[in-house]
Amino acid sequence: MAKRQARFTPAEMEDDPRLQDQSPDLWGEEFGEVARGMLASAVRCFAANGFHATTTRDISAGVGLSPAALYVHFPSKELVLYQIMRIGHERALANVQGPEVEAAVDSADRLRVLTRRYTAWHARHHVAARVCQYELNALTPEHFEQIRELRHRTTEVFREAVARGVADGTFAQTDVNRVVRGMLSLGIDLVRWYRLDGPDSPEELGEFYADLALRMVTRTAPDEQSPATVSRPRNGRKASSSSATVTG
Amino acid sequence: MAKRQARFTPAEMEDDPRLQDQSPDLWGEEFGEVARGMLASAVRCFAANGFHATTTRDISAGVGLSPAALYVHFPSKELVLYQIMRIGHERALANVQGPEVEAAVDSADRLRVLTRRYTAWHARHHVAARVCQYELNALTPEHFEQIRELRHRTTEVFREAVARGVADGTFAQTDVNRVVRGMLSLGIDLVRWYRLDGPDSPEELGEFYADLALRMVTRTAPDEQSPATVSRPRNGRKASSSSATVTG
DNA sequence: GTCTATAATTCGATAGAC
DNA sequence: GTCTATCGAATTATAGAC
Repeated sequence: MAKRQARFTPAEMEDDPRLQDQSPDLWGEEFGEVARGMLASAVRCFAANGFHATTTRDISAGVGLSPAALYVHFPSKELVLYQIMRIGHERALANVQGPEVEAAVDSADRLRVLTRRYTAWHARHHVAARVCQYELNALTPEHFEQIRELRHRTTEVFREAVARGVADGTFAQTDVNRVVRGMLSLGIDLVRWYRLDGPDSPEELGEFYADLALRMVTRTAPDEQSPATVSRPRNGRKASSSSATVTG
Repeated sequence: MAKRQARFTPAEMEDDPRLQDQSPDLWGEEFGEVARGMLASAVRCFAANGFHATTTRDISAGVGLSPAALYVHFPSKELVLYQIMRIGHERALANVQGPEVEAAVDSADRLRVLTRRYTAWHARHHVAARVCQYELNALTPEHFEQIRELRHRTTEVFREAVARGVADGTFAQTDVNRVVRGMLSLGIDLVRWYRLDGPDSPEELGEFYADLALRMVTRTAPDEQSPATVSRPRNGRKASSSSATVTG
């Protein structure tokens, strides 16, 4: 028996409030109307049950078409996932670039804007973002490498912002790589639990996490703070400046 | 064609440094030697390729046995996952309880110890912990609910520690639920990127993240800090004290 | 308890009509 | 571009010998 135990049927997914996000048309003009519907359906399916537990029948049923219809618009199920991943990561990267970010010249302002935008984007698009975070190793190695590059560029935006604040004295001395990991983790992990009908709007959560990010790097008056909270050089193994990650 | 595109074969997984953790025998005396080997093999497979992309052949091949041997020790593939999940979450909960934690009576010390232990545990057991975080919705609804309860109790340990520090004036006024979410996200998200052969030992990372957690709730001198980093009451929608999560 | 062999099912993808 | 029908492969789990 190769039974499939998908927990959500297409019908159940339709109105589940946990699967609502603000990505009605994240897919731009790049695809036709039917293909966009397929992508939207696939995002819901992948987010609810995972890539491998989703069948091509599930995806096409979500737009009211037969299983074969999918292959008119995409050559394979993996390529449907890849397009979701590519567009999601491209949009997330563009969201922490551009004039709204560049306008913040003060180091603290820059980090605040970055974290606010990064967090709010992941919250607004949390269903698509969840697929982007959870299904990376369902990609082919070639596609995985392309997505990794987009993720690396996003990380670099944060790394530069923090490093500049440390260099100009706005932020405390700290391990830049470690603290950037922590900031990104806030935005990445929210796709696991966030829901639009919960208590936090994307903007409110973005503001709150921006506060946390700034607190992570804020200079503190030495005797206002208990010793261990003051950043200090680490001993033990080598510094983490050359660390590489599994997923970029 | 129902082709399987697993990125890691059993042979490749054997020596991959990214799949090494300190869980040689996380499974206690509860299982026999062969069953423990099956669990260890399954953890590697699930972590590398995901539950649905792992076959029962992969798991049993990891201990040098035939596919049918698995069913002598476990009634189904899902129950292998459930045992991993149950033991992992039980151990993670026990790790933030017990005398070592109770010994820290000062609110700041308590939060520091909690975060250090939570982080270090996830780092030490990052391969098993990755399965625990990423494969939750491959469980049956009944098993999922049991794991959710264990996760809820772990969250409560943090919530109580933060709430007590706020109440006794050690920590700043803040949204307890939101800030606890942020702290847990640090420990949870590290299973995505952590590797034992990287620059951070579990203990070092635990210490660093404990610093970050304390900074999240530290009282700040009002004029040492830029305004937005000072915690303030939120407007907009209702407070998040009754928020529920998808995964607990 | 482990094996070989296979049953029962389901999947991704294609063929060919319209 | 969409459909029905189906192929070939691969899966979970079981049967029965040893």
